Amino acid sequence: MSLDTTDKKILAALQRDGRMSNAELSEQVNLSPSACHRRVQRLEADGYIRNYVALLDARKMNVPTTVFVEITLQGQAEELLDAFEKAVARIPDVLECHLMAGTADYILKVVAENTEDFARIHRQYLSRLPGVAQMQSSFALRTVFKTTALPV
Amino acid sequence: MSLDTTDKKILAALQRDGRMSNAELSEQVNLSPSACHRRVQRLEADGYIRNYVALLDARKMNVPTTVFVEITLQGQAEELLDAFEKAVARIPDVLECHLMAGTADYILKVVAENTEDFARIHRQYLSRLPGVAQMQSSFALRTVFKTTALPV
DNA sequence: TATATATTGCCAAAAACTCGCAAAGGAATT
DNA sequence: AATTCCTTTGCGAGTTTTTGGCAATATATA
Repeated sequence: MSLDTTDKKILAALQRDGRMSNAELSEQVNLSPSACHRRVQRLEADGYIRNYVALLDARKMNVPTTVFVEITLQGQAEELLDAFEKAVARIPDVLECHLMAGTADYILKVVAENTEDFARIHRQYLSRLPGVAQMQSSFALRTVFKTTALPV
Repeated sequence: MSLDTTDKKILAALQRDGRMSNAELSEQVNLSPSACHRRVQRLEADGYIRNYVALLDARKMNVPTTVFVEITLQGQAEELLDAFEKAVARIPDVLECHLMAGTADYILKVVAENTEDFARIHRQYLSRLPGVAQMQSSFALRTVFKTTALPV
């Protein structure tokens, strides 16, 4: 049920390169290809590896701007939260939505082409979200770094 | 230099499943395997696809807690920012670091096992970051959703 | 020590990748 | 409208990779 050193090496390697061939991976972790393959299958089946994805370049894809949006709702009724969350989930420019501690606050991570494009997103989507009492947007000038790799 | 409909379908598919076989991908976008493969190679070479990674389950990996940390530095001198950024980049629990507009603020996205573990991270790393004037941590109660897929 | 379980390495079949090459499709020019 | 040029496509073959069975080894438990 828990992860030994080899498992952690495998997870670290696949977090760096999810398309590494099993042959190369097995070399990096000092296992035969088949043994390594069985471990990867187990890590997938047990849910440690959720999925594999391609990460795109935000600049190339014309969404170099990240905006963090803090939202306060009008109340904490469960239906209010549900309605809000369902509506937020439909906005393609919103990459993350976190329910925050303290007052009923959400933080959204939004990507946009530029400030003007964010104005469109705001007008088209954010301003129409149900139950919102307050909304404050903070623009990122520059993403210093960003990784999807969890510490192992 | 720009992306046609087929390119966008490929990128959308690979953002969902980065290990999809080229054969299956080619079916989804109505191309022959070889033509599809050439397009993927071009998208990689042109930098649209940055890399492929495995996404791990944060709960399974024992880091279910996300914390957003807002940091104000003591000044805006370039050396100050550089030193800060270099030091932050070495902390494995920090997944993202954004330089924010307005006053010289940073936002960090940190993952931890729980609040106690965050206390360790704070003590061990965050409190030792150079040039920090102020630091405010906000805990996420729940991640409503999270995706790495940029809008295409 | 003896037994049971899990993990490993080897091997072969099946699947997938990768490249060269000729044909098809579009755009621009005459 | 025809020709030329350039890009993209589909086909096919050689190579690589994946995948599962099987016996042997290693690990854990009693």
